[in-house]
Amino acid sequence: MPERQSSRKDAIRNREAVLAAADALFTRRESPEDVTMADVAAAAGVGKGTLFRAFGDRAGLLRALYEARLEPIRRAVETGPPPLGPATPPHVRVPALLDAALCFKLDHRRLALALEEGGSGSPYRAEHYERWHSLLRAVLEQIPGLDDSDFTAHALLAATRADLVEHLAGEERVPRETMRAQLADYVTRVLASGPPQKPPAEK
Amino acid sequence: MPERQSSRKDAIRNREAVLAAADALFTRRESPEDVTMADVAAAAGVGKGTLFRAFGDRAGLLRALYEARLEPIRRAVETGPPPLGPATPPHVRVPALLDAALCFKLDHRRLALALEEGGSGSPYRAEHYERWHSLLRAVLEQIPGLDDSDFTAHALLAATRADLVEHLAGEERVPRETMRAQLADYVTRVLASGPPQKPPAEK
DNA sequence: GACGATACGGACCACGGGTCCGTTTTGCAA
DNA sequence: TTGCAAAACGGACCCGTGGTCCGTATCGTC
Repeated sequence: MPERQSSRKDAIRNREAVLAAADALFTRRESPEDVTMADVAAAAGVGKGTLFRAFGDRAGLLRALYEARLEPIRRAVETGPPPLGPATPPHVRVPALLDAALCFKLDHRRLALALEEGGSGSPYRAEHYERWHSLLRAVLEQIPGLDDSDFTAHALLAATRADLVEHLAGEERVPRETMRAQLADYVTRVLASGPPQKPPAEK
Repeated sequence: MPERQSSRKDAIRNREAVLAAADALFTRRESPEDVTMADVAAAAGVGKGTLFRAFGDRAGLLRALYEARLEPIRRAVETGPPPLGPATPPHVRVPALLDAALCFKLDHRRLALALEEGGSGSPYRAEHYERWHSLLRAVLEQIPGLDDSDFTAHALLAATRADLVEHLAGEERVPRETMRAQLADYVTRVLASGPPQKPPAEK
């Protein structure tokens, strides 16, 4: 588990270079699985040893890259203004969160794909999933009439799975805005049926 | 694409043996990825050549096994009695279909897992997914007030993804019946909000 | 029983992840 | 500035796995 910071500037520079190179490769190449660790090392102008020392293993590299790219959204969610931030009413924040997730996966298709399925072990063990899930769950909990917010959170997140997004955007050529609208619609429908009858105009 | 039938009895016997051995191994072993092709061959008492000739590649073996195990459900869906068969009213059949999918993945966790993520390329290219999706879509289409039945079908199926099921059943120790109830609930909620207001008591 | 066709099976290959260790760089301190 | 130990470098190397090849064994037919 070699994940602690180094103070040496060459180490830092190399880490940066690897991250950049990997990002470039993942967006460029068709499928995540044909970007090899040796490729990344070469593209970063670095030896394989360096790369593995810095990130542990392939999964570690993916995780680091993903986390880095996710950072802005994480901040927006944790301390930002509505509609993502904490000061948002639940029935608005839930669609916003899922939309953010969708957009992220649209913007980083290959990367999300690589991490979400290629990564040894299910995506559900990753702690970034844990974070999204427990947040979503907590927000759902505040919506009256929705029990099973745990399962519901899983199910909603499943609708933004990277490979589904990739399939729709890639194979089926569904445009970005269409997909966002469809997801928003779907989420609305799930939330709408809280207390069996209740027109949207209230509060 | 070596997939056509052979008339030679040793070939048939071996094919059977491989299928059985693979099934056994997948259910026994913890994770699908630590059952290797060599393992399967050995367990079936067969050479690797035989195995690859019969199924083409790993994905082919998985597909064949999955298809075989799925057969009963396929028949029940295509020509069986309600609630799975074609003579079922849509708002009953949809939950039934998803419940069947869930139960199948519960009964064949490792296998579904292996096929759904390990298989080269996304699960969304597999034609068995295509079948489930287009069927579900068609049924959804008959429910008034649901537009986007295409996306909705994807989203609902995503709630039964093998790795999610595995996570819930394995890590979280959610009991089978609980999970079924949660899914049923969720599906109901999605369907319920068709025409914005409509109490459940009608026809 | 013989013979062509078909299947068998394990040695063999390619390739990708991950390791090792002699060499180089860095930062500190004398 | 020079000395030096600690840290990082990098590419040769190892190993396991999917997949291939081809000489040999089996099948089924005449």
